[in-house]
Amino acid sequence: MKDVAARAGVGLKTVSRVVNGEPGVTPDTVRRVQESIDALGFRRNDSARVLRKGRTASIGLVLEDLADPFYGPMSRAVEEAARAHGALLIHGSSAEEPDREQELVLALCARRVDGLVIVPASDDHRYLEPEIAAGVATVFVDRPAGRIDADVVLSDSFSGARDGVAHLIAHGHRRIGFIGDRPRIHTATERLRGYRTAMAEAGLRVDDSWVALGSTEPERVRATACAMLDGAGQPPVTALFCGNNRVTVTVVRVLNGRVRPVALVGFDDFELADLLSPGVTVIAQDAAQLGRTASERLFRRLDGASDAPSHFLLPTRLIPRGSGELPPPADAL
Amino acid sequence: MKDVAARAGVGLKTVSRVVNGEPGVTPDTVRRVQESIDALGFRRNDSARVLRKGRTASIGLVLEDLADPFYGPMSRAVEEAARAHGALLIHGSSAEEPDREQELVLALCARRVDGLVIVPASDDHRYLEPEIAAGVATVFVDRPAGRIDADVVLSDSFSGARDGVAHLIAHGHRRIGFIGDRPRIHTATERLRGYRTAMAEAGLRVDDSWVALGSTEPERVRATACAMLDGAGQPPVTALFCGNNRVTVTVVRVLNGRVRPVALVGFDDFELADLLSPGVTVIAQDAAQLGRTASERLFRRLDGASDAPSHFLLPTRLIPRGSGELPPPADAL
DNA sequence: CTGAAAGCGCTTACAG
DNA sequence: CTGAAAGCGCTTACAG
Repeated sequence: MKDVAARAGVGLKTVSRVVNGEPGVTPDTVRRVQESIDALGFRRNDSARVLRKGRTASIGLVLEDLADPFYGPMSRAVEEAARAHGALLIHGSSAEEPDREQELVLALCARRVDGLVIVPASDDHRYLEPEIAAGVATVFVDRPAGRIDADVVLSDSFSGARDGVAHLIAHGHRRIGFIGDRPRIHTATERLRGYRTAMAEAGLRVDDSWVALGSTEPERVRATACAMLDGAGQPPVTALFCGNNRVTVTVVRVLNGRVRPVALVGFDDFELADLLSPGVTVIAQDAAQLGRTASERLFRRLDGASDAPSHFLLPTRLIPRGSGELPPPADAL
Repeated sequence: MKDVAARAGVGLKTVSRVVNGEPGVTPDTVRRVQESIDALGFRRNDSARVLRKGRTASIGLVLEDLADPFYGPMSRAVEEAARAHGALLIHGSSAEEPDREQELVLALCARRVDGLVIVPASDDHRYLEPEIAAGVATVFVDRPAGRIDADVVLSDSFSGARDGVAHLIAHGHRRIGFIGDRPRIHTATERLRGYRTAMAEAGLRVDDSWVALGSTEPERVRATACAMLDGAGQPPVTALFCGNNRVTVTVVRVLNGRVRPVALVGFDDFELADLLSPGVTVIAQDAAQLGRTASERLFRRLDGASDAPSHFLLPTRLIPRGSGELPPPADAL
C-alpha cells in the first residue's frame, strides 16, 4: 500500500479510500491510484484490516464428519447465511472426539472468528466461557451444549422416536429392537427414551437384549442386528428401530440378506430410501432448517441481540414407505 | 498481552515466549506469566501473529456444492491433510457459477490463505495469476484450470466412460443414450468423448437424439431420459449411460416407473447403489484419493517445491452390479 | 478533497 | 535468561 501511494504520489489514506470505495476522492485521483494498484499487483491484506477493525467476517462450523451426508444440507444452509452476511466459513470435523472438538474450536477462536456453529462431540463446554464472554457468538446445533447456557437448535429426537416406535406397534409389533449411537451422544439417549416411552405407553415389556447403544461402525451394527433377529434362546424381535441414518443403512444391508421379513423404521431420511424394496420408513428431520435456524440465531447475536440463550426444538416427520408397515409374521404373535 | 506483561512484571517478549512455549524462560517466570494469563483470560490474537509471520496456516477449498455427496470424501481428505499440517480449512461453494467462484477465491486470497484447492466452475483462471505469482499455492481438482498452467488432479473421465459404454456394447446394446452435465464442464465433455469413442470403436452409429448435455436438475434429466426411452418416431435406446451421480439417481427413478427393462451404467459410485434392484453398475472414481493427491501436491508446494505444474490422472473402476449387464429386449435387436 | 500520526497485537532482530 | 525498539499492513481520528 505504501508503494502504491508513493507511485501515485498520494497519501496512504487516499489509497485506503480507493481500495474500499469510500467517497470523497477526485475521479482523477481514483484513476491514478487504480493505475498504480494494477501496475504493482497490489492485493489488500485482510489480516491487517482485521487487526484494526476487530471483526473478521468469518464464522466457524464444527461438526462430526464433513463426509456424513446428514451434515451436507446443514453445512450448505450455514454457508448461505454466511455468504448473505459477507462472511467466510471455516469448517472442521471433530471426528466425535471431545479433545479434537476443543482443539479445533479454540483454534477458531484464536483466529477471532466472529461466531461459531457447533455440533458438539464434548459434553462439557466450560472451556468456551471466556470466549463467549469475549464476544464470540456461539450456537449449538443437533445436540445441546454441555454445562454452559447457550443457544441451542435441536430436532425433537424424543418425539420422533416415540412416533416411529408407536407406528411399529400400531402395525402389530410387540418385540421391537432399538439400535442407536453411543450413549454419550445426546440424540442417542433421547431417541432411546422415545422408544422406551412408546413401549411403556403400549404396555409392552422391553427385554434388555432388545436395546443396544454403541458405535455406528458397520461391523458392530451388523452383529447387534443379527443377535436381535436370531434371538439367542428367546423369541426374536419382529421389528427394528434405528437411531440414525448410519445405523439404518447397515441394517438395510443385513435385512437384505435374510428371508424372513422384518419391519424397520429409521431415524433420519436418506437418499434413495424410497427406491429400496421395501421403501424405508423414516423419521425425517430437516437438516437444512436446522442450519438455517442456527445461522439466523448466530447473526442476530452478531447484530447485537443480547437476550437470554434460546432453545429451539424442530419437529420431525414420519414418512411411511413400506418397511415400517410390514406386519409381524403370523407365527410370531 | 501488554496487560499480562504488566501484571506479571515482565516484558512483552517474555509473555510471547511463554505463550509460544519457547525455551529460555525460568520456570518461575513461566509460572508468574501463566498465572497472569489465566487471571486476565488472555487469548492470543492470531491475526496479529499472521501479520508478522506471513503465513496464515489456513487453506481454502472451493467446490461446487457442500451438500453434494461426491465431494464429502474429497473434503474430508483435504481436511485431514490440512490438520496434519496444522492448517485450518476455509470452505466455500461456487454453485457452479464462474463469478461466484472468482469472488470466493479472491476473498480467500485477501485473507492470505497459504494455499487453494479448487474444483473450478470457471474456464478462465487468469485472474489467479497475480495471486499465484505472489506465492499462493494452487491445485485444481476434478476439473482442469482454464487458460493458466497449474497443478491439476483429475479422474480419467474419458477412459472411464469409454469402458462403461464398451461394457454395454459387450452386453449386446447397439442404441445407447448419453445424458451428461452442462457442456461447459470439462468432465461432461470428456465423458461424452469416451462415449463417442466406444461407439465408434464398435462401429456403431450415434443418433443426435441419443446425446444430451445440460443441467442435472431432475426435471430436465427426467424429460430427456423419457424422450430417449420412448424414441420419438424411431427405435428407442435400450441402454443409458449417465454422466454423473446426480443424473444416475434421477434416471434410476425414471426406470423404476417403467416396465420394460433398460440397461444402465452411471459415472460415479453412490451409497446404496448395490441394494437397488437391479444393483446399479457404475464407473467409480476415488473421491478421497482425489482429495489426498491434491493436498499432497499443495503441501509439497508450501514446503518449497517449485517444479513445473504437474497433471495427475487417476484411474476409474467399473463395478458391475446388474443394471449394466441387462441384455437388450429380444424384440429390439 | 487529502494526508500525517498513532495504534491494532503480535514477532523479529538485537542488545544486555 | 530477559526486554526495549521497530515494524507487519492496514484503519481511525483528526487536522488542514
